[in-house]
Amino acid sequence: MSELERRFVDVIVALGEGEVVSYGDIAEVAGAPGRARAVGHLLATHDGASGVELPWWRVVTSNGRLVPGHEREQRRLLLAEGVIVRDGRVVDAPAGRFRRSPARP
DNA sequence: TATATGACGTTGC
DNA sequence: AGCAACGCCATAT
Repeated sequence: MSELERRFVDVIVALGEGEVVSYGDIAEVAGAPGRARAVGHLLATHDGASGVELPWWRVVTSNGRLVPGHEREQRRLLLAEGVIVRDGRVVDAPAGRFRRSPARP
């Protein structure tokens, strides 16, 4: 696992309940802005065999879209944490990038 | 080496 | 709103 991937993992495991962020946010916080795709690749290939379990369901696309192919599961997990999901999209979350009352463009 | 593909993102039309 | 064009990283073939 590369150093960059380790930093991604650090950021992801630090996510708390109801904290929903995007791939780009993770890359940016990890100090690698623009590397959102690498984050996606990491989550897609990470099987947990290394011992670290990642809260993948707290990661969505930049516009709040749920992960294609895992929408059912992700929606269930997010709702259990108080995140409002409507029509396959995060519209409101207790914390993170899609939190309740931040900047409202 | 080169091309294609995928849990992505931004910009512009 | 929908779509195409790039840009991006990591694997697969």
